[in-house]
Amino acid sequence: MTDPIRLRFAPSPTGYLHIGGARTALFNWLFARQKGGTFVLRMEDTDEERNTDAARETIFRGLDWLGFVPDEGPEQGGPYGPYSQSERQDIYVEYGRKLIERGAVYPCFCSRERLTELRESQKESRETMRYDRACRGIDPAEARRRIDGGEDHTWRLRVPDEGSWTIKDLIRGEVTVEAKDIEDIILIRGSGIPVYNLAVVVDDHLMKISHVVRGEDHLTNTFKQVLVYEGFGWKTPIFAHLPLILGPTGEGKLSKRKHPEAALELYQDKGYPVDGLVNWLALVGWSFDDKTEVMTREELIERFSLERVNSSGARLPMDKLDWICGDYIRRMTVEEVAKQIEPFLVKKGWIAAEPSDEERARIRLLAQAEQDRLRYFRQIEELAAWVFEEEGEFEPKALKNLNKEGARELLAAYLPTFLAGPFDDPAVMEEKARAFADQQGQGFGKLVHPLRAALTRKTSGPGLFDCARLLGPEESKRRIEKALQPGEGA
RNA sequence: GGCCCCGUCGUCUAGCCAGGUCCAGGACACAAGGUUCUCAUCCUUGGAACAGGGGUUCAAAUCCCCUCGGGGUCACCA
Repeated sequence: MTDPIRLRFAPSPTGYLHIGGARTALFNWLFARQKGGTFVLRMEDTDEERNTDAARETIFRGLDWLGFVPDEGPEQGGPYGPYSQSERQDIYVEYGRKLIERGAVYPCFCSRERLTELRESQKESRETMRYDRACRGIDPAEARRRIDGGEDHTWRLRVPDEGSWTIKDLIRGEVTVEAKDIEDIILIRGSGIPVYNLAVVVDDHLMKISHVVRGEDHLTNTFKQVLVYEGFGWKTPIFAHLPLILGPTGEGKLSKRKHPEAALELYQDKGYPVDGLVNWLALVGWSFDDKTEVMTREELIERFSLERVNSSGARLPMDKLDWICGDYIRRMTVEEVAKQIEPFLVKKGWIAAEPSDEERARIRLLAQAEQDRLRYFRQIEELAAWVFEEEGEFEPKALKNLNKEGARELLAAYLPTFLAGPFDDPAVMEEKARAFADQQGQGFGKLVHPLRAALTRKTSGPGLFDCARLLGPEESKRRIEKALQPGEGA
């Protein structure tokens, strides 16, 4: 009988949800779903200085958006709660006491000042920076006396003098560290409140976490925690340390401070289709095989494996995000695209918050027209400005097309044919336009380029007669007549 | 600096554990061409990498060692 599979994502609510955190959550979630296990969310919010309710909320909502809804967590509760560390202090104190009883920790009376000095001098003499274990040799009876006398003290992990520890990391294989390279870290503060490395172990154990999947930045912590597990006499979970996501130039890890793309909010705001984003994120540090890249969530769940996560850090391939999301958008129905672009159009004030039927029809046409140009939905703001803004700057190249020799004359001659429509059938309009150009002995391009300039002020965009349909007969007419005036747009 | 991790096209990666089928595959990006009223889509084609050096071996991207490079971590923070 094997233990149930239980994964956890344990962010600190110190800011927005980091994209690397989102990927950690994704891998945890994927693994849990695949194994029919449980996905737990635990807030590591014991640092009052840095934690905010807003950040907490951002994490909840970010996870919702991504669709990684926890089975157990602060919002959904569960049998091993509470799920916020700030509400578990009593538990940590209780377990800290157990560690003292078991003799796994020893009291340290060193002042912060002495510790600081120690570090400085070690730094100067370029020694390994580590606690010198000065208090480790204090006679227990004397220690007892000093504690009873009210002397300030912390409790440190008693790291064995000899030996080494090896963890079997699912991603990295075996990683070994020698006893001499592990510090006697403080586990219980002067205040009596245990520190992170104790809390995590207690939580993971009490919450029956089977696999700890987290960033590589925790790899060195892991050994300290392994010793804490030993101190309690508990079995360790299985570990897997994910490669870090690096900054755009590969220098250092992606940080919230320096890189806007570190924030999940950026992606939400730009309106990337969430399934595309998830697909892309899964591909940063993991691959299924040598060619498959586009996968649904179900396929991701089915195919994911920690063994295939690679161990080297990676930068975010932003071009690939655009490409993969463009692909997702292209495969959506027009209705879905329309639904997704609507909020952006409303925000721009281009359509009413409660669009009329006419407006809805127009949104749908727009969605249809721009679908294969979109890579994220907010892009509709730049792509569709020409539709909703009656006046605006001409693209220089568009203006040139309009000012070409004979362009305005041809346009003027064509206007009656154009106005005859039918505006609801671009194919027919095009046919008629071609016939007209033929009749005039002109190439189709001679007509089409100035017309596009007049209608859209641009040189690129949807099919010209789709543009005309989008604008409608009246607005189209107005724009052409305006463009016909010499010097217009100059 | 100590310890730990990592090092394949510009980027994300496959291949490495179980050496030969790899003069290294895919994708994105880029370039060229085709389709087209433009852009985008779509199709075709192209350039582009095993960090370096030693070994082991008939044979090394794959195994071993060294060097170099990058990253992480060294708080009474999490």
